[in-house]
Amino acid sequence: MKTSKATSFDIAYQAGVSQSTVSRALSGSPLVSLDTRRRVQAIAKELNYKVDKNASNLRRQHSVTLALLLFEDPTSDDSLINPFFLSMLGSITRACARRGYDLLVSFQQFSDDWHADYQDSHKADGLILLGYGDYLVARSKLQKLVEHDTHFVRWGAVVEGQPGISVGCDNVQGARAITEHLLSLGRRRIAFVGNASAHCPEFFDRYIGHCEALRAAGIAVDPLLQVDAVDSTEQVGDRALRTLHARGVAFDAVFAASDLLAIGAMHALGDLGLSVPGDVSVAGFDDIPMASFASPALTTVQQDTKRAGEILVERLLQQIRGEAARSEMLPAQVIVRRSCGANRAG
Amino acid sequence: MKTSKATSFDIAYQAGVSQSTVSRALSGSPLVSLDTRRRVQAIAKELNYKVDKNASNLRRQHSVTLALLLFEDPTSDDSLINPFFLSMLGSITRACARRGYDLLVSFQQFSDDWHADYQDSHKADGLILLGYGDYLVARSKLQKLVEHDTHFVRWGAVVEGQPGISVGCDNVQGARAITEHLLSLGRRRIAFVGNASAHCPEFFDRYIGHCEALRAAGIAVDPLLQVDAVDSTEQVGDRALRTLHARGVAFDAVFAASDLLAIGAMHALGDLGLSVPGDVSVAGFDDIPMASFASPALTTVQQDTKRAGEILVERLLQQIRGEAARSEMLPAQVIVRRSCGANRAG
DNA sequence: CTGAAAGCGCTTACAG
DNA sequence: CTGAAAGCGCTTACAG
Repeated sequence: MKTSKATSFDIAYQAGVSQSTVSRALSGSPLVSLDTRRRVQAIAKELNYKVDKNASNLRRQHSVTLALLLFEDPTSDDSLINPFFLSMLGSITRACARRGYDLLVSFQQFSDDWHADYQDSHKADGLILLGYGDYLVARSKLQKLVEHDTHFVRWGAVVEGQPGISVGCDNVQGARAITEHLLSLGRRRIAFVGNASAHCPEFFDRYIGHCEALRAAGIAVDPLLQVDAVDSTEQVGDRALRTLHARGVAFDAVFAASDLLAIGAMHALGDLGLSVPGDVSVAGFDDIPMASFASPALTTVQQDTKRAGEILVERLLQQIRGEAARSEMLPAQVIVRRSCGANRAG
Repeated sequence: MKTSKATSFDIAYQAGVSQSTVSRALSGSPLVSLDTRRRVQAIAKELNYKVDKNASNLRRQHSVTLALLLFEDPTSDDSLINPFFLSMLGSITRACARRGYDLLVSFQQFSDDWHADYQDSHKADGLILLGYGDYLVARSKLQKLVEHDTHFVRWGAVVEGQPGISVGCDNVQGARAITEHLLSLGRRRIAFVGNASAHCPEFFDRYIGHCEALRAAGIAVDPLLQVDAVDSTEQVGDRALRTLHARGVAFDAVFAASDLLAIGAMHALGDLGLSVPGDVSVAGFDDIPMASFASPALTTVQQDTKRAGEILVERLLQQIRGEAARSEMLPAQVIVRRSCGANRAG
């Protein structure tokens, strides 16, 4: 019974029509009579026929799939994925599914020679780039992508004049808002955990927003209150806080550039005998699922990953269709929980 | 300059050989002189040539990609993915990459008519099924997959006589071990949070292991200490614990069938004014990243997701190669942290 | 509305 | 070791 696999010729034969007609009937072409279409569809279903994607793609010269390239910090543990990117992955997968696109997922190291490979081999019609990493290093690769006419979108800081298009949240605004919140709680010595250099434009923007809020409140920015943290992990956050503590500067709040860093920082504070939020308020950025289950629950800046996934896919599809697409910044929202001392339920 | 896209004919022309030779040279066929191969490779590189996957796949009749189908509880929030499956996803992606396979990722609802679609359309050579859900419902679909000669592996309980092959952790052994740990700490009234029915064979197996350990210690199983929890989320765990508490039965420990449930249970215990581990020991299952950052850090049963991903992919590839593949159970390991009262560092 | 035919870009017997 | 040729299973002008 189970012969190899039905082709459009098999169903054409059974339906008593030509193979072209089968193809048209199944692809929803209007050039087919309703009667023929129904007959063809019935037989196709009975034979469990599925259009061969490889043949179809080859002929149409596109693949109806998008590739998601996840860049991870090479230093991070092999099994770890940043929970924030994971939820982006979920949202992107869904956005693709809604549009009938398949999603190829691949982990990349920033050092790899990944540019254009997917599109040139017709595995995917376009690329979605996700992940932290040294922006200055990545930039030249992005440039190459543009030169090769590769369709791509990138999640990250929206920086002036960068190659290709990016979608990211408004880091400056989000950071400003959370620092204002800390300020409104009476905090004055607010430490910032996260790199503040052009290598990490997202963290840098958060630092800028933070400083803006301070200055607007008439508070001078103290460089001693900024601690570098390249990687976004609990371990790094923990260590950063110990570095800060070792400096001997006074601080009554910590704004960490990511939730993972913030959770690590809370951990260190506990070890150091400081209570959160009694002695020190702590705020993060991202609103990963873990944030609400940290102890105390973490006040943070929420990035709308659901919306982000939608827009990333939409912008990429625009490019694929040959339309003009532009970078876009999404608003971020402060989520108040217990870790800063306020009590409005999260 | 930027003409459309180089084909093997373009590079054949430049190299002064036939297109067949180009194909052979690039695919590593031994039927090509070293000299020719080098010349072809150089030109291919210069032209940024990539073999067209669609053409290649069509011809070879396979796609060198695997599809990962993620099933989620339809009740769960749209943006949520169980962190345990997320880490499986990471491990599977890497296992595929190591073998040169691409990975198509797709979310499915259990209600969807997903069987065989990917393989029949030649999008993928085989399927990896991941996710909880009603096993009894899924079973008939698995049966269909088998009938359609679809290659697939499934992560989950390894149950006797099930259709297809499965890879899962030894839930009975893991549960037995963690209950023994609780017992060794002097706990006697240990509640179990999680469904105990054939609909959820993984949770059921954990319940069985739990009961085995109790009986071995001469303790009768009290049905009042088991609380249903179908979904694996913090919310459900929280609610389950309140249900348990409302029953008015005494308990000095909680073994939750997943970390998410356990974290939710700890949350509820806190609200109820019970201290962990002072009044109640709490243990989970999975060892998701969040477990070590819960407060107190969660004692749990670790599933080796890295190994699991490897084996899942390997078993699937065996089937694709036409070799016999069999189900397999991986050992689970107790990770002791603070939530049960013991102090051996985790 | 339908059919015959070309062709998408490869891989792989087949013949040398 | 190399080339000419067939063919993978579709889609889509082209002609009716």
